[in-house]
Amino acid sequence: MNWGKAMEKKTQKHGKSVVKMRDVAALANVSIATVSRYLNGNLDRMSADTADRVADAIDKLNYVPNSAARQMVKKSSGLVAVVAGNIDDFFSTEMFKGINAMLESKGYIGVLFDSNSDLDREKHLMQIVSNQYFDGAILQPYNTVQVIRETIKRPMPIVMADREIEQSPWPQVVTNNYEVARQATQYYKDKGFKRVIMITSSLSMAANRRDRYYGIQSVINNIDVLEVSEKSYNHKKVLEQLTTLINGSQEDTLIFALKERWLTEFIPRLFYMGLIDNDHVAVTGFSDTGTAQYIDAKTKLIAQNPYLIGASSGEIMLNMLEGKHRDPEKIVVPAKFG
Amino acid sequence: MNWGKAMEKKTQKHGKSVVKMRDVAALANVSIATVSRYLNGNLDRMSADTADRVADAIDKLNYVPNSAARQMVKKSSGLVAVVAGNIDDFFSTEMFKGINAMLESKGYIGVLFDSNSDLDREKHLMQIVSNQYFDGAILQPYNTVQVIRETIKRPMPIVMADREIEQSPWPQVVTNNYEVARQATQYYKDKGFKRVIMITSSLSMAANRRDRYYGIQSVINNIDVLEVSEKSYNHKKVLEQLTTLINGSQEDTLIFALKERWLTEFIPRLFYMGLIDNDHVAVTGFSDTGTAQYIDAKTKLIAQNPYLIGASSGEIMLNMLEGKHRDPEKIVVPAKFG
DNA sequence: CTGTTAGCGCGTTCAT
DNA sequence: ATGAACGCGCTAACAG
Repeated sequence: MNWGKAMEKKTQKHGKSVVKMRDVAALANVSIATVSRYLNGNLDRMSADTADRVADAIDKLNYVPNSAARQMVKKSSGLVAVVAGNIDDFFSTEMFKGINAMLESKGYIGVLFDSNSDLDREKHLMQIVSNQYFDGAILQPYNTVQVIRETIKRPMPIVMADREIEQSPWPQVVTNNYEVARQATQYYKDKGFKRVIMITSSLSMAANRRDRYYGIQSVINNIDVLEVSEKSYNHKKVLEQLTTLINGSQEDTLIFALKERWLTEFIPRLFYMGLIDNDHVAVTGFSDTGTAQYIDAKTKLIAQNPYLIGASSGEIMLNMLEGKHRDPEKIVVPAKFG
Repeated sequence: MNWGKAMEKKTQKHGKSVVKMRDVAALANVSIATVSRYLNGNLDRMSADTADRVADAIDKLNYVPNSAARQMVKKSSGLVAVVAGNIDDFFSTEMFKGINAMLESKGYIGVLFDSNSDLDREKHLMQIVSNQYFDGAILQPYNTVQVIRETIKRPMPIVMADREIEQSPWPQVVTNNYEVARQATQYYKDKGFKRVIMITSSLSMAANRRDRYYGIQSVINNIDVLEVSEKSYNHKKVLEQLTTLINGSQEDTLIFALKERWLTEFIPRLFYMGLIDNDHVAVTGFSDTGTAQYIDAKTKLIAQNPYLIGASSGEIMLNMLEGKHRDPEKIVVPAKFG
């Protein structure tokens, strides 16, 4: 029997490498403790010479530490899970960038999961996050507090981003949806607009959208709601509906898109068709990317600050990770109209 | 000295819970081996009764397995790292969705990292991916093969997505950038267009853009290139440049955007200004989200299929994970014009 | 400055 | 059908 290759232990499932700390130690003529110290930056606890030898050995053997083993004893992976609502949204991805900017300043790193606007999938992801070795989780969830509690069984630092929840047991970072919608609407009301056509996805889903609706309503309650399905819709039909709605009243009308996508997909055509004149018919809406601002120079929009929301969430997470326990406070990152 | 709380062992860095397999075993009156079997689905190796007792105990204690310990012995985490070029791009996020669709069918799960179009950051992320316990990595990299090799020291399955590289040691999944750009250009040439204004980010960055350029050039070589900075640019100035370029020639001109963003940000205005008539001045370009198709009914665009590219990458990864070693083949997922 | 050693929590033979 | 015991690779006392 050939024991040569057969005996070769594998440290990775894929690959031939076996090299572990003891190999490095052997080659460098030191104990594994010394190697460990070197790896963890305790260079003051060894002579420069040994350090060099260890470094050489590591390099020569192409040694890479086994993170699972390290995590098991350190009880930390340095990884923070971020579960976003839908990564196709600029809001989510930009928030993630903000989160990472903060986390990385302290050596942590965020990894992104995509719940794809699906309640069950989100729950599934939270389970995985709970089962894997993440030091914390930043959530932008659709599920309720109760479901989240039941799903994430392991005690771990949690921050809720972009979701306002009553009685949240975790800190949350949110936007002033109600206020800014109100402010924008007021601006147009002052200019004589008396009616709103609101374009939105299904209202039931997110509390955010509901807040925006209430914000508008608190100023102008003559609102026509046009619901468009996120998944699939007939572009032409929506345009017709919009046209009909616009022409259906003598009042000066404000078209209010709760999501940037509706702005970029429908509004340019309305401009082109001459239906929007900024005088009797104007447009506004939430616009995170800034793309929509180029539709027309006179259009004023609402810009959220997903990056800052992420950064704030990341900062709170860092505090929790470092044991400075914070209360489940609520931080409001205001959106801006103008 | 108070040994009460002080002696409490913690299994998580944050949280009071200590419950581990032996606790479950104790409560269920079985050995930890049995619990382990239960957890790993070896239900045929125990009586239904014991299984129930174990299940109860797990539930009662709210036990969650320590994934680090499990990974250490199983040499697998079930996690696949995806390093995307820029998650603000629909292409990247949609590709990620495609990847996950495949991976999840076999119980794996993809996690997303964002290199933010930054070479150094990408390298840093690859290091992390290499050091952490991921079963494989799907890369959409800007770095060269050599850098990647040096950075990811640990032998692990790797797939290159959306990046065409000569002599790649890893399988790759790409788009027919050259061909489809050529095809689109040909279409307009046949209609009498003799000149192209190409809008792009910096050409040097990605091979993809270069291929597109060559594709156009192979049909029409009268090309004016307008470079726009991804990070920041003056919208008004770009519009002026475009206007000047358009008016700078008597030839029928095709405006060709290498990226959807330039389509949605500049073209609607040009339409509105009457500069585009689809007759002497037409527009085309790469458009992944489909948003741009509503700019004008007559506009024909190029649609890539990031989801499918992701799915293919995921499938290849699965094969590699299951040991069916594939050659570093190249799969082409064609983009469509029309 | 450096080495020895006892765990970390779980999977897995090998017995029974 | 079930348990005892070893080992995965590394860190952190402790010892010297």
